[in-house]
Amino acid sequence: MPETKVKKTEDFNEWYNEIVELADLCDKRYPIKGMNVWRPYGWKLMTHVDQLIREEMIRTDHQEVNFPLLIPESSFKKEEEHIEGFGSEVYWISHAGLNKLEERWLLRPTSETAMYPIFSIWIRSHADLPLKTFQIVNTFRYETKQTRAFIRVREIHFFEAHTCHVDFNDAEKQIQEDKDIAYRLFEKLSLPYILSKRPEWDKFAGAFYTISIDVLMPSFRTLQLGSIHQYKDNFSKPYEISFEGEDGKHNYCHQTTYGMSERILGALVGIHGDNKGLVMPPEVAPVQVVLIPIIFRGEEKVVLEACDDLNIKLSKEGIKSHIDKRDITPGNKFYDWELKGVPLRVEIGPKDIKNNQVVLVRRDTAEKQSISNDSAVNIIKEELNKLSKNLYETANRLLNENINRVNTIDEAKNLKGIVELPWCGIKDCALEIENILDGNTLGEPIEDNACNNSCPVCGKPGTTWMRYAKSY
RNA sequence: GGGCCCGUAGGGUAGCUUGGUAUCCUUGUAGCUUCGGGAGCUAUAGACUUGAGUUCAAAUCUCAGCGGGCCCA
Repeated sequence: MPETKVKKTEDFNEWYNEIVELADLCDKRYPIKGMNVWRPYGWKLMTHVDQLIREEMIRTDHQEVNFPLLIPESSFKKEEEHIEGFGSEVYWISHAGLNKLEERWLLRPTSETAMYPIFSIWIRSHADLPLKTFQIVNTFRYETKQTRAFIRVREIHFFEAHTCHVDFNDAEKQIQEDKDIAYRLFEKLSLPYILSKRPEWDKFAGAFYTISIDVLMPSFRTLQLGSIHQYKDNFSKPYEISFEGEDGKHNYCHQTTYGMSERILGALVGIHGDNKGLVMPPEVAPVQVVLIPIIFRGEEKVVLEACDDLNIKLSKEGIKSHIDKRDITPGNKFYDWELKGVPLRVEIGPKDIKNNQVVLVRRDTAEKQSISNDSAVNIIKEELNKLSKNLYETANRLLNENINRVNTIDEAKNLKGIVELPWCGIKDCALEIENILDGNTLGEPIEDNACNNSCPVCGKPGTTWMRYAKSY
């Protein structure tokens, strides 16, 4: 069995780079650092993920919008913390044609400052609320650190939901809905994750609080896939997003945002992939079942007809199937589709036709079975579900085995992945631990975070648990 | 922010120390035979990251840019 040159378990980072190239996801040869070309297959996977997000947005009554890429400097500068947080990583446009611009424009690093001046116009009365919008666009951040396909890039394929509410409580309900969206979405992607409330010094620039969605990669580093922010009225005041209530009084909106990015694809590649290539959960796979005709001279027609039959049956059941009719040998096709991560492969040859059966192969386990033609569709459906569950369980094992709650720094030092230590609430204690463990704070667990044990740095009673990990 | 390494056809490489004709595999194209795990034969196409310097002569030596990878903070 040919496999990647670099094994996933031996050198995850190298393996990841190799897979991204081999599977035709992106082309890193574009001559600007961190700006990669989406190749057809990579883009197809990304748009499938986007579509799952869209479905969640539609289900929860969000409206899709599309704001301009360019933001005037004056709009950007209205919220002070926000500028501080993003100022050092924005791209500026200072010239247009032959003219120097009177006011500079910037490429959105995120769209608060593009949207909120307009929200201020849109929202007049309580009847306009809640306003629930989202867009899927590219954003730009001038990363100075090492870039990595899908994981750290300078042009980011980005999902952002922005909502406005009558008060804090209604915004809090939105946060709950956001958590529910995460639950449903990541289950479809077979990606187990954890939610952490970011510490004060690490929250989104301008937010009241930030909840991060992190997954654990097989390199034992965490990857932040998304964030949910409660803004309170931090942005609505400078951007003057206010409404007239039933009582005739004017109030500022309370806002939330929800952001996710192409990192989801990075996680799908990194977490589910193996030394033969990608393994895509059926919900994302553009092709869920690939049919490989095994052609012998003189028997082309029967074999292709049998493929067509099954293909039609599968389509009727809403299963995305594809017949690979390319003029290359079957073995070649096997490797190709394995690399692309297609969940199930069906082989149909003259022998099978005689026996009224087909050969079914699972991508995740490589299990091969002959199944009767009549029950093929049902078995395929079942196997797709099993595969999806198996991916989730494997990933969940990785996460659960590598998230540990301990009381001392010495214990934490010996652990890979994510550790939870008691925290007294003092910033310097957390930073000290970051230093010693050579990791970052992820934040406090959202649930079950009560802690009475003493802080391993200062010895004062802990108030919560704090998570630390090496992260991307 | 600091340091180290690298850049040769579409992909992977040899050559660089000691300057002189660029190696092999894969891929692409055309044709015939093939097809249950990367088929065979024949023909053919394709490269020294950019700029400056040293030199009779630079893929090779020096410097800078751009790009990539790694380590430390």
